[in-house]
Amino acid sequence: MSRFNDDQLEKIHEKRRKQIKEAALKVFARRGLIGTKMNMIAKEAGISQGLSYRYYHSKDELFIELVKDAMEETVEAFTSLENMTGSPSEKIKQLTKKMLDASNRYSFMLIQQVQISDEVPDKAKEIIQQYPISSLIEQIILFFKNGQKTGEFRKGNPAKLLMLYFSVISGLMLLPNATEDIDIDILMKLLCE
Amino acid sequence: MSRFNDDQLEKIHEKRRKQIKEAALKVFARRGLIGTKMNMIAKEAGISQGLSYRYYHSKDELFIELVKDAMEETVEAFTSLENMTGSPSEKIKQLTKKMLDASNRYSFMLIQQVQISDEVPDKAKEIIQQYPISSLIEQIILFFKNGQKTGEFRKGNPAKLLMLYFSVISGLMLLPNATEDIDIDILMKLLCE
DNA sequence: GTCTATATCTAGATAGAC
DNA sequence: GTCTATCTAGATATAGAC
Repeated sequence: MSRFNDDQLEKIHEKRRKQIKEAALKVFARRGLIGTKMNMIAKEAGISQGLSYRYYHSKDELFIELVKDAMEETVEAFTSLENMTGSPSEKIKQLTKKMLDASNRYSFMLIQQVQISDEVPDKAKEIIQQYPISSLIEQIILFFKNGQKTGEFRKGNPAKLLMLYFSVISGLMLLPNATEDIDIDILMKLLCE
Repeated sequence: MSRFNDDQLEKIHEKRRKQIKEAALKVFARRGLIGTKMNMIAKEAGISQGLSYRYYHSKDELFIELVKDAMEETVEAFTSLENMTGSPSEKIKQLTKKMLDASNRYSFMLIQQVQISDEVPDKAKEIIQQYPISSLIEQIILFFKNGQKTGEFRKGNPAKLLMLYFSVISGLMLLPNATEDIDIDILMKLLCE
């Protein structure tokens, strides 16, 4: 018989899951699914390797849960631009900042992993494909076109330009040292005249 | 007693090694060292998994040999610009093309792998560090400065600008679909006014 | 609820048959 | 010289003790 009642147990349980998730995201984002060993995650979380399996049945399950979270964040980051004030280029700059920012970066890196790698679970692939990057960019295309009218952005196919731009950002995220003190204004030259 | 004489054996041996290397580069570049299983390489090369070990004592050894080759190619690609004709921006454009080109890309990707990953053999890291990217860029800085004088390139710290530029290229190389039909002229806007 | 010990499974590497 | 079968190490996942 445990000393704790159901409510308290529930709380401990949730706390531990969060603790494991945070540790796992940190390691997965850097080392990928297969490059990450369960003992690395356990060590990062400060618990024993065996205990991880009381909270997640498998490495894959843990990975998939993280991908789910990360995708939600990503979608949120893109859609939040709609309600944002400021010029079109200011909006894109904000999004860029968010993507490259240390606190959000792990999530974006994880998404990248899934898009690039072949050895992630099918389930993870499916989650990403529900919101392909191209569909997220659709939302941005709308105000990007406005920016083109005012001459703020360069001429050309908006979808293609933005796809290139976000490929560049995505690529940079994968390079550990590249995002240290990046000059976002220069990156924006890809889009601006 | 073999039916072949030493010379013939030597030929077969070299042919096989090349065959294995080509297969391995293809797989390693895409999937990384740990993501690549020896049976994948064997399958790609059309031989049995066991046979690979008659030509390379270990997966690491094979990987290191490939890194060596790739690094030579990379250094060659950068240094060849000195003897090249054309304007500064034309030279950088050529180099960019070479890096993103399908035939050379595997080598550049492999170098990236080594720079990013933690689980490659120390030996591989050492090979790369003999010619760090920053030292390769040194050579380009010289004629980049000329380009700045003529107004061909934008103002600013040459090393930093070029570092960003090649980080962008490197990052794009890691994204499987990003390099399909990339507009290099737009990428050059990062450097040009 | 957490840990340590152990079973199982996968992949690198070797040995033996042809 | 090449293949198949096997050994072995390391990592995932489970079981049992506290």
